[in-house]
Amino acid sequence: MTCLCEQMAGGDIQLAPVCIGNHWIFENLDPEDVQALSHEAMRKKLARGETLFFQGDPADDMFLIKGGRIKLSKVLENGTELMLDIRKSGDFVGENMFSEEGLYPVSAVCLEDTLTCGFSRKQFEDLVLHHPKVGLQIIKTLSERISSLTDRVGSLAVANIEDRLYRVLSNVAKEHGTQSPRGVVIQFPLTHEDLGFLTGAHRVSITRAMKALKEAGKIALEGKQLILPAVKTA
Amino acid sequence: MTCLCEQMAGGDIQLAPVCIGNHWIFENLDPEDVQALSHEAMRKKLARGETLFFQGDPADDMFLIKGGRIKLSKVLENGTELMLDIRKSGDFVGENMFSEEGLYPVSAVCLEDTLTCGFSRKQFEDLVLHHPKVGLQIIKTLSERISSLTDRVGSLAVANIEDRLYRVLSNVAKEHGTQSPRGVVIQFPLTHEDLGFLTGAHRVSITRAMKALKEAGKIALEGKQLILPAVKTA
DNA sequence: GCAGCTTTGTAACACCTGCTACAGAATGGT
DNA sequence: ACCATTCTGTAGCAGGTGTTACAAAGCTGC
Repeated sequence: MTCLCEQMAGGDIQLAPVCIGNHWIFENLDPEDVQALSHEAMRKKLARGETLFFQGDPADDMFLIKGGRIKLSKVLENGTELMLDIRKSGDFVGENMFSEEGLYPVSAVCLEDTLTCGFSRKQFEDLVLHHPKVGLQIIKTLSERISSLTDRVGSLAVANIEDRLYRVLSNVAKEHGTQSPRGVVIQFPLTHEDLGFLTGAHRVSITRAMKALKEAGKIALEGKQLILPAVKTA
Repeated sequence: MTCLCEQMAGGDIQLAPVCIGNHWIFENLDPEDVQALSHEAMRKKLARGETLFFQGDPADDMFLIKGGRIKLSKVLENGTELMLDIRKSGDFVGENMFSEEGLYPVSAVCLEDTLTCGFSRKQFEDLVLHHPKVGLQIIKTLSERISSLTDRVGSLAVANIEDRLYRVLSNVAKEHGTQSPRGVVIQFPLTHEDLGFLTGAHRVSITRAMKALKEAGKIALEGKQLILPAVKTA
């Protein structure tokens, strides 16, 4: 399938095999609907470090990630930064556009060069009204998100930093890792500071905890790649 | 409107003014659909302390709370208990029945005598397929849930227990409190242990933090009722 | 009213974590 | 290759929190 996305990506971004035409959320759509959606979708290409939207911006769009990786983070009242999630190709970001609040509660920053397809709330609402099955798929997506957030809340409640870090790493590995003979490998770099934002812990404490996890054999470092022997991809 | 619920409540449970017939999520339904839904809904009456479903049970139903209050809590691997949310009349519980996982990630325990209407996943799916607008409403509900969970994650990431506790209390007050001249009043009892589960902190630390908050004038205690002067109901 | 339970309050202590500071390693751009 | 910047590792100290223990207060049922 040739797609506008592929033209825009320009070779340097590795595209996911999913696009509007074959993303599971849009299955059961007629070809002409796909055509229309594809035509309307606002594509954006962002470099690593660029921001798709800021916490507090009006939440009017939801984005499908065609390629790349995006982190969702939030600055709390006391000034500390917290990373809520990392999304990858094929995932949506901005699913809170349906909520009453009307503002994104988090910022979306690209961890890699990224290509997104944006859809407005109105587009989605029309789509759901004409294709109830798409509604069900979105419901499923949101439900999935709720499950993972519930899990995230659990992670942050673990008092011990070492355990908390390991939980976070396991989740990242399950979501983003690739299976290898020695365990799951996390392919992209996460600095100790990043991990600090993910766990809600101080950078130095992460360094300490990483050392402990290594010595306990729960994680291994091979070059830049982090390996979790006891984890399996989802 | 007379409703089966009212017959079942039997006077000792104060019912919310919402039921299937007039809950916002079902608006735009034809009378016969409402009739059918109302007929199919599985009603349950539970006493304080009883459990609607356990963490790990197959998540096949979603419940509308007609009267009472339900806490959602979760036991982590290390054995600590964590309370994720408190739901009240008019709220749904079990919204994760739509997710892949298939199991409730939390337990639902009644904080008061409670009456619920249960709907199966199939009922809801059929409903959405025939009434896309209901699909949109559910999407909105789930989105709301995502927002509040995002907020919850933020709360747990606050390092300082005093601040964390105040955040939690504010949220509870906004969700469940009633406005009074001196501030928002939380009407139902929450023991320090409960607050410990909500904040992920030790019981004794809660006692310490409560003392500090009282002395700082951020909360006040009148009999059993907790008052937050600086908060307004949602 | 009394007994038994739950809840709250207080104290002392150990330990984990945050914080600050600094040095070496690694990275990235020119 | 070089410099600037970012990242990682280590150390010491202060402070907050978990932990344990115990006593007082409050509630419930008999």
